[in-house]
Amino acid sequence: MHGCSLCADIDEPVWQEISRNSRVRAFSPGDTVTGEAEDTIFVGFVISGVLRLQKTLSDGRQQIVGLLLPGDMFGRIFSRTSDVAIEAACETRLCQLNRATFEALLGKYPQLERRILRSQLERLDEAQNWMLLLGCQNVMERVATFLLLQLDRKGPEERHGAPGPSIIAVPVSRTDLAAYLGTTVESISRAVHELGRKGVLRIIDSRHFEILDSRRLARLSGRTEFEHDMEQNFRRELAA
Amino acid sequence: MHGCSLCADIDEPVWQEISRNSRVRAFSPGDTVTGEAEDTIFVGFVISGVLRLQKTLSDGRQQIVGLLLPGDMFGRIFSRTSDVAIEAACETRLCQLNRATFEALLGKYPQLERRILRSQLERLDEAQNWMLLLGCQNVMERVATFLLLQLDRKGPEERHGAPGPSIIAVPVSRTDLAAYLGTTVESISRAVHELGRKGVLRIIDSRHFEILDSRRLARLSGRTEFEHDMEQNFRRELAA
DNA sequence: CGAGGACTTGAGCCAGTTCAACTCATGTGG
DNA sequence: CCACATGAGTTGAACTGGCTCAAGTCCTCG
Repeated sequence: MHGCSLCADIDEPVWQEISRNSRVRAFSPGDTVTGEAEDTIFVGFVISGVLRLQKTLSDGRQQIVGLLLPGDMFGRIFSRTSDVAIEAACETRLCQLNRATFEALLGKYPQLERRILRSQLERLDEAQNWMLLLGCQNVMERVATFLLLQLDRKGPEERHGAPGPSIIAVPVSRTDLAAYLGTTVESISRAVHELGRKGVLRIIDSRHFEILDSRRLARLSGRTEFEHDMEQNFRRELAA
Repeated sequence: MHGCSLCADIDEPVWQEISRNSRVRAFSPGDTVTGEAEDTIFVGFVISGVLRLQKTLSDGRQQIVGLLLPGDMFGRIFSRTSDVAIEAACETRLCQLNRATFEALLGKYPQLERRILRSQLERLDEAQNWMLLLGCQNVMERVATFLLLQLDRKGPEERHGAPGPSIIAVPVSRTDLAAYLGTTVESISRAVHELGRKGVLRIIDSRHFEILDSRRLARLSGRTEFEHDMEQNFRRELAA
């Protein structure tokens, strides 16, 4: 769903009409784009940077329910409030347009509405995936799953060619990662360093890792899907 | 989103065309409607009973990522597989139709597609809500949140009239509830009986509770939204 | 160079899981 | 109609993964 998912696949005239009605805005780390329980006036797309979608309990505990990367859409359409706060996780540039304007465009271009429906369906899949992670997996499995998802994200292009050095760039701080994985910075730190000790990965710095043994990582994740994937990759490498 | 959400709001001719292409099928508790990672051939609506959407880890741990009640739609459109299994949680009757047929109807009736988009957006909201529950809340808070959601579900009709006796019917077994709340049957049992001891609710039987103190329950849930709601209800009762 | 923030590491503690025993309701077959 | 098996739910007791708290290190920036 990432990598300019929405921009692609949309006809030029539609895209131009979106551009005409939008403006680019910049946000610094921690800036609020939309507050929780606040009216959604704008929708838009991430140009560069990372947005975090988060929800808060009455005593301040927070859960990140999604990270938006360049190309992803943000903002709740057809509803005034969505009960998620949107904040910049780093220096971020957005293309923003009026919600009502965008909803009107949806009615005008069925192709656009179809595209939005598809992307929402993918978001729901991701959310359900994350429920499995939060509800069933222990910290090590959560970290392993997250790393494999990051690997998958840059995957498609590189996967077809040589496997090459699998270097992961974590797009957010440890604090945000903890809120995303439903755990603490300390537990994540311990898990990552244990993976380093075991030789599953090499720690370049706190935000960059080189995956040395993706099969082992897949087994540690407890996720059937990754275990199958990595097994296939392994066979392919052996054959080559 | 429940209570024949999709059936309502759809024009008669569209509804007739759906009916013409669908058939009713019955499932017994534990029956599989669609397996995990299995091709989605059918989509449809729940007529009566309860469906559970669940995901499984390689060692068998399961998370229920959604419960579908009468009126809810099931089946992943625009994608062959969705990686969630759909099973009957009790005696359940479905109205089922071919996925391709339904997708064709979506193109033919923009009104229907709009309706589906809206319902998917609501599902995503629910999913994000559940991520907060699974990621941040302790067992007592999860149980309280679940009970309040059940109360809300039957709420709208009764809320406007007299508050009346607030009796909750839990639609699933303890085992399913545990898999939904990301905990164990034992922990749920302890939480419910503690609520009974505290006088927050009266246990009628293991699936029926009468809520005696919804304000207290709201405070125990840690959810700002419920705390506000219940506070308002309380004031309204005092005024009356 | 000093302050502050991000990350790591260690140690103790506790919520919730696990395991096991029990109750209770339901259904089945002799 | 009763004996018995079966499954769902409850309760108790022990164990433990991960949280909390505290003390570091390291890096960045004014």
